[in-house]
Amino acid sequence: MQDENLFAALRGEVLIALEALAPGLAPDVLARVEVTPTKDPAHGDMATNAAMIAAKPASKNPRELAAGLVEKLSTHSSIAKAEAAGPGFVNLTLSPALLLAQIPLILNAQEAYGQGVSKSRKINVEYVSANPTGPLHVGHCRGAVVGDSLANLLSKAGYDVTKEYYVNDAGAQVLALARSVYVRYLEALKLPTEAYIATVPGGMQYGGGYLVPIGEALAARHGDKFAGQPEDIWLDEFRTFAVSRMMDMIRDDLAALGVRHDVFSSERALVENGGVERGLQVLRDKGLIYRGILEPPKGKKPEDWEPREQELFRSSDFGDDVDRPIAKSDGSYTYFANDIAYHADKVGRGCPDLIDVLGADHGGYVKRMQAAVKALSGGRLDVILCQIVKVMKNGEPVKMSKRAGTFVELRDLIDEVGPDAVRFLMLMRKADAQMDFDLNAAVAQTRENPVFYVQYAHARCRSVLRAAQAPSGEVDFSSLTAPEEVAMIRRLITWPRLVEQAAEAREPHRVAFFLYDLASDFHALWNAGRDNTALRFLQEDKPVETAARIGLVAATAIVLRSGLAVLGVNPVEEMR
RNA sequence: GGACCCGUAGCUCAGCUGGAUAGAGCGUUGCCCUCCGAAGGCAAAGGUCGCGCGUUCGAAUCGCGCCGGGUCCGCCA
Repeated sequence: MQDENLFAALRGEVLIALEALAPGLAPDVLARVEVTPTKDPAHGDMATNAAMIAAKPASKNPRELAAGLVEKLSTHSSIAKAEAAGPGFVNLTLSPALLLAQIPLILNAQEAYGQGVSKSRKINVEYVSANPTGPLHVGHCRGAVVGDSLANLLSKAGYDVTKEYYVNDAGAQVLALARSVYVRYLEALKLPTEAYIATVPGGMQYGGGYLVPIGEALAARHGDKFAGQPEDIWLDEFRTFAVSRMMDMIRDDLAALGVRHDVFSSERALVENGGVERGLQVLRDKGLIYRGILEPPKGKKPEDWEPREQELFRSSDFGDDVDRPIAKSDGSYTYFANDIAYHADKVGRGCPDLIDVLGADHGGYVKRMQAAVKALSGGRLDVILCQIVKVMKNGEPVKMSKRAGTFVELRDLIDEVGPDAVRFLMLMRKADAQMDFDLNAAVAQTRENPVFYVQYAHARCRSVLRAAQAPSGEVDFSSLTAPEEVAMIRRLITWPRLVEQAAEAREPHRVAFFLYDLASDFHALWNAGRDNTALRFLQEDKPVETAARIGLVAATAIVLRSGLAVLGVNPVEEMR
């Protein structure tokens, strides 16, 4: 039984026993058989639902089947006790030797413990993808953290992961950016700007001070040669320069959060090298694009609505509610068309599985994109929608007002509470649930701050290990029998399974909760030693017991560290 | 009008893809530092899992219908 994931290993044993009792069960029945940790230690270490799942298809009584499983599994060397319980559960108590053997296994594997076997499967996680028109604001934060940690988690689970950022540098937004930069350019030259601004359709859209140095840089480089010139002389150059500077700024913001993408894909490059046509051609070849007229949205009645023939994608064939336009009335492509092409490009790079991490305001966009991917490749697109984050201080929502200058930019938040707290707390909720981000809790040095609590547990581990002498030779772990010690081991062996399950569900927040529970177990173990000196880790005259406990503490530190690594949170050595 | 997300202790939230007596923190009450980090731990109290039907051995979890909160709904990205 070499599998790091003991639950998977035991599940294998259960299936063998089940096959002997009820031969020839269908694969989809067997797939529902699971071996899970028990909630109550009185139920042993693990439980399986095998008898209840198999009872009906095998035409047997679940309790009888459970009794049969107990008989077979009891003979297994790694199982100390098996018993039937409740409606047909089989509870398993592992042999102490097997349980204790997990400690040296963790110590040898170090942070690789819990690493899933390579799935030889590429997966692409796209996240952040904020428009390159300014610094990141707090609204981008959750997606950045969730996407980055999810990518780490998938990598931990054995996928070949690409972290990707889609740069929307082709649309009207970046043209507006270029025009705003032009105003700053004129200002840098001490030239009047009112006359120019009056000619811009939307006016000065990006008035933030962050564009001032960009305008100055362009003035320094080009002097006044673009002043008073028509757009077609300078627009392209200004756009390219500004986008490049914006992306530098965004990369800096992300770096401050510990987020680093492998690939930055340019929408403009895709458009200019014909990628949009290539992507759409795939759909045209399948007869999925046609000219038609959409019904008006029911009940809403836009006042300027009029029936119009346009190019549509047959997304309703793939689960969407209605077909979606790919071209605007002026003939240019919609954002959706470009995005179809972009996803086609990702698929074409050899990624069968795609994940987009988006803000909740893109919710209405999910079905059509999933339909497009299905149509393009038959592949799977998971969309993680991150709901709104409300920043709270002293029980009051913090106003996100540019004029008031409070907490607009992501950088403000990081400066206030630090990157570790931002990352951990963003993962203390499911992505699809709205959350309150409590600034007071984020900086608290108490249990109510999960980051602190987990880092403190790690610091305590390190504190013990610093005080201890490294044991030499084989360590005998059989002295670890106290309830708190056993609970600790039971938690540790859950880690490989948690990685697998959280990755499968695409739910990085589960790692944060696991770490919190793990830290809680460790603090309880620590305090058991405070109440009962015989349970302290370091025992002067008992080298065997001491070595065993040091091993347990070291294993705990390893799992804490590898979990924190998935979240991108720093495992601190001490908390002075 | 329609689509998607959410509704669990007074508050903020978990609940391992349908399992056993629904959990944690904060808040309330009571305990534990001559001793490896008390920045911690232990215990008590607190629940019609929004409401109602249904599916089945079994539902907080799945389906349908309501109620409440959020996001969105052709030529923005």
